[in-house]
Amino acid sequence: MPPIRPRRKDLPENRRACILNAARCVFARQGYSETIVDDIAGQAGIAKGTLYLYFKSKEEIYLAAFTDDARKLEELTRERMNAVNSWQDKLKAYVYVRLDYLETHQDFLRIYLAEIRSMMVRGMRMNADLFHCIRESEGHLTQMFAAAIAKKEIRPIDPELAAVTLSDLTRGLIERRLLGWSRPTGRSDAEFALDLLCRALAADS
Amino acid sequence: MPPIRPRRKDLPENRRACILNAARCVFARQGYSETIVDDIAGQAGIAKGTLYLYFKSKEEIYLAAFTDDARKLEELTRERMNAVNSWQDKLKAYVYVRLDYLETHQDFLRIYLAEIRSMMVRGMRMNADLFHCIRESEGHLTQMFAAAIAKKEIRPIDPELAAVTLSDLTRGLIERRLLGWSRPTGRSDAEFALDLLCRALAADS
Amino acid sequence: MPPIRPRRKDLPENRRACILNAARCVFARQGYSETIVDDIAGQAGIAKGTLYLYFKSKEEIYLAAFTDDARKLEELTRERMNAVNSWQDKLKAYVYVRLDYLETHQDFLRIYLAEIRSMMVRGMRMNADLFHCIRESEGHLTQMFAAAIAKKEIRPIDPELAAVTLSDLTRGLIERRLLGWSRPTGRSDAEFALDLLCRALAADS
Amino acid sequence: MPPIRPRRKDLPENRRACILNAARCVFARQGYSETIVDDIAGQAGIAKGTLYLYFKSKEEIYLAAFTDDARKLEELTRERMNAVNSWQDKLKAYVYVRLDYLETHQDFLRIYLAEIRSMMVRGMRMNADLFHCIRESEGHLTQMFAAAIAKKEIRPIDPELAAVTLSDLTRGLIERRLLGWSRPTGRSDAEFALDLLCRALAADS
DNA sequence: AATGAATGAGGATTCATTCAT
DNA sequence: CATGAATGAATCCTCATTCAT
Repeated sequence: MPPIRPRRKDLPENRRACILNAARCVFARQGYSETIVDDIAGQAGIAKGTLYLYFKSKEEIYLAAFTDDARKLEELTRERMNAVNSWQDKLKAYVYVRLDYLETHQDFLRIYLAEIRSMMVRGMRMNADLFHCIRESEGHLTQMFAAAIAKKEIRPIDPELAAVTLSDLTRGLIERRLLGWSRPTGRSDAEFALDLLCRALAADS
Repeated sequence: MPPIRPRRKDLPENRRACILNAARCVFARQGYSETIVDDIAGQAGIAKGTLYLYFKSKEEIYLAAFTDDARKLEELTRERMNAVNSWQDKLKAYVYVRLDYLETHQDFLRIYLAEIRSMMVRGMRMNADLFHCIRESEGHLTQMFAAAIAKKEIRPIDPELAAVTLSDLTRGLIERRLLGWSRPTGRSDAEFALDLLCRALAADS
Repeated sequence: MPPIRPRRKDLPENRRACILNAARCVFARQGYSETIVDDIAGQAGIAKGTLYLYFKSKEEIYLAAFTDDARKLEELTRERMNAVNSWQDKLKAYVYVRLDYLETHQDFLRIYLAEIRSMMVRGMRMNADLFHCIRESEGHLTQMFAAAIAKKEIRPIDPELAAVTLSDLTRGLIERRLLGWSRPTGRSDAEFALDLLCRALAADS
Repeated sequence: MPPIRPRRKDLPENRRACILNAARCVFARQGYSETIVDDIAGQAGIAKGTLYLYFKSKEEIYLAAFTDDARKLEELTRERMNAVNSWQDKLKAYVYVRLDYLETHQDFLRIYLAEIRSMMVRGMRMNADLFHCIRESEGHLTQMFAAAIAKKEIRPIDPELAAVTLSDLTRGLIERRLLGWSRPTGRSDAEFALDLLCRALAADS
């Protein structure tokens, strides 16, 4: 049996991921500006200089930490929405994939709500890739609503307005959970929002 | 006849307001961290040192600049909602008082969306006063919905959920206007949101 | 009699010069790379931050410290050479203006010999202004030799070669003084160099 | 038959020389401060850590890279000067051995002109060995001139002054070649300098 | 012997705040 | 009251050197 060598070489790939996790955690708590590079290093349990072996600036760490997860969420969303058929189920999938993601990627969503939206509101130049990733899911929703309208399953409303509305409601759900304001009853707020939309969009029977 | 020389100088009170306007403008554009005190002084047309005669620190300026407007919005909301009677009109008042405020106080709303929400999401300690001010309007909404439910004008849903939902939708409307994403058709997005809520909440007939 | 106010405001213009003197002193001793900004501040008796009120970077300080003096030397050279008539006297003026300058501007010449020539040898991009200033005096020499040749006062040699030769010899004189290698006998080395050139260049009689 | 595997690996001694060549090349281009250890390792085609198996520090590499060549030049000078008899030929040998060395050891001379002289001008503590090596050749020159004076082949001038003068002129020649300022005519500048000295030193006939 | 990942001291620059005028 | 020059703590990033593999 080989002696358990204390792997100094924590597999560089792992090391990179480890840094990103630490970064996400710190950025989520303190925001970009208030986070100093030592904080990230400290959280990751490595020396400051080591960070710069894997990333070339604080900003790159930030973007990587965020974009990695953003892409994963986008993929998940697509998958789960494609896995079901009715527009109601797709809509539900969109909401729940986000609420589920929240359980395991709180830091990511905290950064998203606390900073990325801010950047957009402030009209800051953003990584094009990142920007695309963020707007992608909304595009899906729009198409979904458009299809449902075409099939007369929902009223003839502007599909894009429907999409942003769902997006707004979902954001609210997530934000309240992050703030700890949600009722302990669990998913009732999500159900409320979904029910609301379904009622409001349903084709006049 | 009193030798009151007509002071060309701004009265101190005016001076304070003038600083806050400048601050709001700069903070809205650049955010708290990216704003340096010289920017504010420059925008206000006074010397940096003078700022410190009126405020204790950069942070105090920030909070004051924001809280001033937040209070005004809160008052306006209360007024306008009280001025009408039906729950639909009150709901409409809530939305439009905000969209109107946007026209004249863009900077304030930009800061609100870009930074104050961030602070909350990040769980930062906030001025209790400020916090109260922000949540106040939602309290009004809750009461309004509760009353309408009591009168069976709307379905028996959780009034607080209805309130946050309206809040979320309104935030979405504002954000898209700030981003310049709203359709040129003007208020159609607002009407869409209001119509949506009214349909969804209407008492089952 | 007014109390001697301790002039905090050491006349900004003076302050700038004071920084440059300090910088020259430190740069002369330690070279550009080995000099840290605190050294300059320390030598000037001010805080590090203050430097950045007058200059926007370490490099700018360096260039200013050097270029200021370089220009003065260039002017002095022109003046003194124009003040005399024979080529021998002009040649002498060129050498002595430099040796005299050494007395009051040792630091400048130390930087010149220790770093500026290095930059040139290493082919570094140089401030065009600075470069011009350095080569200017040699241009004068060339013209002077050309004129003397035209008048057959000296042998028909390449005037530019004569100019660089004088430049080389002068540099040697200065360098040895800075190194403390010159004989205590004073100007004999300069006289030697001048005599050498005059003999060698004199028209064959 | 001995199982001597033909070591493809460079013998350590070779490896050392290889590092020094790489170092000279990089130092010549970028100077000491601007050169980072990775540059040397990269140029030498080995890992950074390996450098430290052969040298204690960056500074040691620098000194070794320089001193090696300095010694070779010193030896060559002695050899070539001894190979001829007249003072004119010795003087010529001194100049040309340097110009020839330039062809194959440009890096060395670049470092010499760009940095070692700087160190001296700046009065830095230098490796005594190195210092000696640099001044050795001038010692030879002095002796040569002294001998020629004794034989009345040249005027009774200070032999040391003659030596430094030749040294200054030679340095100028080299510098201009490194700068690419020399005329394409090749050796004419060297001939000019040599002729100048010979004329000026020649015994008054 | 060779490697190259990890380290952390060191340095340039920024900027909120103070205070002498 | 108003000013703006001065300050120095704070922060990002670099790179010579070490050391486990």
